[in-house]
Parts: sequence; structure tokens; C-alpha cells
Amino acid sequence: MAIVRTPRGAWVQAGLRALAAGGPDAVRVEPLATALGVSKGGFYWHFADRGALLEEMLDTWERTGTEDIIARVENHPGDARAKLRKLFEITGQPEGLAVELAVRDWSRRDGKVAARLRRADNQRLDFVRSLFRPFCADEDDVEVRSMLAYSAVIGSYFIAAEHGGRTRSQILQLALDRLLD
Amino acid sequence: MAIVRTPRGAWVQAGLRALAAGGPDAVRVEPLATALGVSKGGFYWHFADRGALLEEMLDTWERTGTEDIIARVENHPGDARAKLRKLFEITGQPEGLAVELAVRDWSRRDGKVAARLRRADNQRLDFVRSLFRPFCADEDDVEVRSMLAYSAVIGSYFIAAEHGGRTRSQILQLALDRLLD
DNA sequence: GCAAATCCATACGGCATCGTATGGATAGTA
DNA sequence: TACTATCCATACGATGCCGTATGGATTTGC
Repeated sequence: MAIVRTPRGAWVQAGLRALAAGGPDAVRVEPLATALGVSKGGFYWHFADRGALLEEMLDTWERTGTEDIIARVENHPGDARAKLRKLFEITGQPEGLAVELAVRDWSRRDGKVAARLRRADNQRLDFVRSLFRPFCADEDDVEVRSMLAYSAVIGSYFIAAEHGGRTRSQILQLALDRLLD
Repeated sequence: MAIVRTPRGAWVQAGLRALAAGGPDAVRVEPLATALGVSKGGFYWHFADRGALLEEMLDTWERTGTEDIIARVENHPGDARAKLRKLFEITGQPEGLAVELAVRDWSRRDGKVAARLRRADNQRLDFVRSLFRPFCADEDDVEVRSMLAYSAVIGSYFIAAEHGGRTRSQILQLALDRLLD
């Protein structure tokens, strides 16, 4: 077993960077190869075609953006409120969000991607609901707070307005305080 | 002055449809011409190049998505709360939102677009703030509610999860009720 | 009807990218 | 050393799109 020079994972990572930077249309084989310092020869050894890379990128996104984060938050000590603060802290980081939002935009024009996103969003919101439920009056309250919290994270990255002296994360913090009672 | 067969506006509208459906990379001259049932010959009579069309699409978006909506809501009878409900009603419609979100995604990879978006978001949030201010305790309260409301609109279209029997607009309605006190 | 304005069809050269084919390079294994 | 697995370079034809050039078609005003 020879060591790996440019393994599958390297193509996937480069693909996710391109996706974050320019959307799915920016994930093109030859530029990716150039970015990795090789020719596209090796790409077609690993992947059947460009579509196969996109599939694998989505697998990776689904794993690291949903399952891994849920696991991290569940292992965090403290009650539901503490876990929610932790979740906000993790998901407020802009790194993952660029990919996150590119996938959302992508899902609007690709049914397969939309199905994956639906699965991921349901899994995530279920988790958020489970954290809000212990201190909410009823299920409507749980649902509204969960959606507002989830939307705030998305919106905080997506909205370009300034806030008159306050930083974006300060606003997000105040919003979470409000949603936690 | 001869009548116009396929005027500038038709190209702009077709461009916005393509943008909504597939992002800026999907706005290509030849497919647009095919969609309009003509050849691209006329396109280059109206526009210097593809970039000129994109510029004009953004002009249109900025006008109809910000100034026109603000004007409509300000002409709506009633107090600030009534105007906010009207604003939610208008912006909750999915039509404009597809373009809206495509522009947001686009802005992440194009500085010119990002500058336009910043201007539009500031103008919009200023308006939302002015509607929340009459019944809020302080400026932090205004800011948090404005961001949560704006984020909820964005998020409600962007999040793919189901809500266990409730419809998306019901959740949005409950969220607005909560933010209006 | 004739001229001007407006719009369209067609053909062309150029570029970026796709996917394929084929042989070569490099590194572990025996 | 020889063998095998893994990866890369290069060249190729095909496709889709860009922008240009040029002449033709259609409508309106006179």
C-alpha cells in the first residue's frame, strides 16, 4: 500500500473550499487540480466524474455539520440552556457557515440536494427543540423559539446591515438571552 | 420610435428569473435568448456585455425589493404594529425571495454586489427599527427584535425542516406575535 | 411608399471545461 | 531487485458559451 499523495479527501476538501467561495458552479475539476498543484489526471482515478465529487462533498457536509456538532453539544456539561449557548457558540463561527449557505442556495435548484438539506434541517431542529422543551410552556412555544434561534444564526451571517456600534455577535448574544427567557 | 419587440426590460426580467433559478452563473446570454425565443443578436444591441445585464438586474432588484416595499408599507393604514404585520405579509411571499437569496449568496463572492446588499440591508433594517421603536423599551430591544424579525423571514424560506403539522406561515405568524409583545 | 430606428439571424474565432486514453512516475512489498 | 498499487502528465475531441461582424427584417414617422 503506497502512501497517498493527493487522496480522495484532498479533492473533497478543495471542492468544499471552492463551493464555499463560489457555489457549486465553481467546483470544476481542472481549477481544483491546479489549486492542488497537480493535473486532473489523478482526479479521474478517484472519481467517476465531477458529480461523484459533489456527492462526496455533500456526505462530508452532512456528517461534520450535523452529526458531529450534535455530538459535541450533547457531550457539553450543563443543562439545556448551557447546551444551547454552546450550540450558538459553535454555529456562530463563520467557517462552516460559508459551506452551509452555499448548500442551501444549491438546494433550491437541485432536488437531491434539497432532500439532503431537509433531512439535515429536521435532524438539527429536532435537536434544538429537545433543548428548548425543558423550559417552554407548550409545543408552539418550543417551535417558535427553535425557529427564531435557528433563523438568527443563519440570518446573522446572511444579513449585511450594520448595528450602530454593536457587533453582530453582541446582537446574537442578546437575541439568545431573549429566547432563553 | 418603433415599438419594441424584446426590450431591455424583457432581458432583465429573464435574467432575474435565471438568477432566481440557478444563481448568477446561470445568467448566460445564449440560453436567455433561447428562453425569449430569439437569438442573441438583439442582446448585444441593448447591452455592452453580460456584465451590463447583471448590473441592470441589480438595479431592478434594489428598487423593487427595497424602495417599493418600504413605500407600500408606509402607505398602509394603521400603527407601527399593523405596518409590521403588513411588511411580514409582503416579504413572506416566496416570489421575490428566490431572487433575494440568490443575491445574498452572490454577494459573498462579489464585492460590488456585497456593497449594494449592505446598502439595501441598512435601508431595510432602518425601516424595521423605526417600526419597532414606538413600543420597545430601549435601543437594544429594538435591535434584537428587528434582527430576529428580519432573520425569521430569511430563515423561513431558507430552512427546509418540517414543523409537525403546523405550516411555515403559522410559525412565522406566531413568531411575529411574540416579537410584537 | 421611403427612410430611419429598432431589433434579429447567422456565422465566426476564441476560451474554458469536460471526460477519455495512454503511458509514465513513485512508493511500498517481497 | 522485481512487482504491484497508486497516482500523475499529456494530448485529444467534444461542448457550451462569449463577444463581434454583417446584413436582413420589421415597425413607425413623414
